[in-house]
Amino acid sequence: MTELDVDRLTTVIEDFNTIFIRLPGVRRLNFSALSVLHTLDRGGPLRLTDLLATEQLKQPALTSLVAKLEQDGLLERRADPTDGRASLISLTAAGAEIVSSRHAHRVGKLAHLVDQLTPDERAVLANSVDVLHRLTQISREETP
Amino acid sequence: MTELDVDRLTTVIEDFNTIFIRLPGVRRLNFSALSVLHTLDRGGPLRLTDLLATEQLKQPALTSLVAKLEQDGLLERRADPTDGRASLISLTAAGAEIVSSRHAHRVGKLAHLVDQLTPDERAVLANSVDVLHRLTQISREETP
DNA sequence: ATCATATACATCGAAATTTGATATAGTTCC
DNA sequence: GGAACTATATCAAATTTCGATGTATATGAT
Repeated sequence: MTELDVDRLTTVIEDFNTIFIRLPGVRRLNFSALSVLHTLDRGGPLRLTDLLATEQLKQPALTSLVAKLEQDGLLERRADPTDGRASLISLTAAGAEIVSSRHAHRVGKLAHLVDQLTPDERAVLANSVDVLHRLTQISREETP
Repeated sequence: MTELDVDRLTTVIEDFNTIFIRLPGVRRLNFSALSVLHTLDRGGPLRLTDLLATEQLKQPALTSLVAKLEQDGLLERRADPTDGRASLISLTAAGAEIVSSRHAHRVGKLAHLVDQLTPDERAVLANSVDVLHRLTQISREETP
């Protein structure tokens, strides 16, 4: 049984990400904006503070980014019924469309690469999907 | 044999990356700067134009970013002996240190998560490393 | 050789983004 | 009801990025 080399795994993922992440820009949205849209797409409605935990931004920067994305019609804010101070932020259909179109772009790119693998290699990849998913879950359980 | 679902693989990697990429900031370096350092760390000395191909920036923005990183002592430029117009950009020891410290941070984080997997799951991951590496190579061969 | 054209990079000013400090409004607990 | 805390907003300054354009070097056709 092969021993797992975490250092090499890390390097390989870092390099893989240079082709996975860098997509042509969409609609003048920078990395911060896209990250916010992605987080909202995954997490349902979130308060500003919860978004803040995930994003690499200070609160005032996030406030103005959210305001801008709201103006662009990509997300919407409504009052939090439980807490008068807070607002709940969620994607609009247009916002979700951007996330899913970027996802589709990646799927296309990846499908093209995967096509060039041997059936055995594809099977190895298929097996790793659930493990990768587990890793993400474990990490989330630790940082709730 | 399991069939590979590329759509799901894409989603899983996207989500995994939310924990893999987002690290606490270093030395006021933003995403663009870190990406440049990473690319240089991998690719040896590069001309500005070659860097441009990898990074999501326009040339004037990259010129000023490189100038700033040079001032910070993280990279250095020397004249290209083959081409009087160009300069060759490479990391200094300090620049390489930043890349490797971020790498070490990721290794630590990942090692901690991997520890919580079963031996079988670790083996699956170990097998996938070479396949993931192949995917990256295939992509690079297509976009030289 | 010479001139036209292409390439590599720099410079400049404007627009957009992010930050730190601070303000405001709502909530909780005693 | 008031102190302490939390969620978000505002504002000016610093940083980043961009589009347009300039300068120097290289290349290719004549």
